[in-house]
Amino acid sequence: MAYVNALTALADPTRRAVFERLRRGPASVGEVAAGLPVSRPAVSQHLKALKLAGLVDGRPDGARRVYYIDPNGLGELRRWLDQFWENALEAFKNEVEKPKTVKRRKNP
Amino acid sequence: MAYVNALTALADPTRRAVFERLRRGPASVGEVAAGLPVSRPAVSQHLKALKLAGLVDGRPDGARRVYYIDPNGLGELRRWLDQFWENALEAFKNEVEKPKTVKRRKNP
DNA sequence: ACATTTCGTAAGTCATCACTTACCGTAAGT
DNA sequence: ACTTACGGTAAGTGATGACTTACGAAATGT
Repeated sequence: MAYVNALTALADPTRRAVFERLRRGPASVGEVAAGLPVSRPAVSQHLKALKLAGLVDGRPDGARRVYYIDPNGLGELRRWLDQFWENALEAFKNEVEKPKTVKRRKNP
Repeated sequence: MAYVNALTALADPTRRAVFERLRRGPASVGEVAAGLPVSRPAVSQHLKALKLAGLVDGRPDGARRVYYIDPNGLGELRRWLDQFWENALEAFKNEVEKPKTVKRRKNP
């Protein structure tokens, strides 16, 4: 069920920007906030949501706190998506292969 | 950039329910709405968003309209996620392999 | 031609949530 | 001990968006 959190977390543009910033390596809250047009508390709240979704994790570094990407949440999301993917491909094939076979109402 | 639409589309619970309903095969708007606790227009609006994201498509069937899952949007989302995945794994390895190598402030 | 079914859109309402400022706790430097 | 730097949380505000009802358009059946 955690893929739901990951999905909703990554839906927000700012939160996605935070996540993509961390993709270039670990960073502190202030460092992340410095590259974004929002305040530092906003970033802190976003990181909390991302952590809850298993998308990031953080370790203390003195008074600072360094965050980095956690593959767990990403993995769950990937599995959910893959499971969907196979199903969708097969269903789509059935759809495009017989577009004329759909039930007609009159003049059969 | 279409993965953004797919992400925001799948973030909503009801819209995800619509999408997962279509996973069990094509269905009309009314059929989808019958299995959900929301009105038919709501489902129609959700299908519009899903279509815009490339996640579903629809074909007319008389007065009805049958919707089915479109792999395109799902594929874009998958690619974006995969591209993230490799990066995240490597970065995470670097993180957990040297947790003691982080810069200490005093008493080095 | 008329009634019925099915769907999409418009307009309005309500809740959710992203953001801000203010404040407090904690860690390190002097 | 005091000051400075860094983060997390609380409280309040504004905007986005998900839902409803009402209406109109298009296709089928009698």
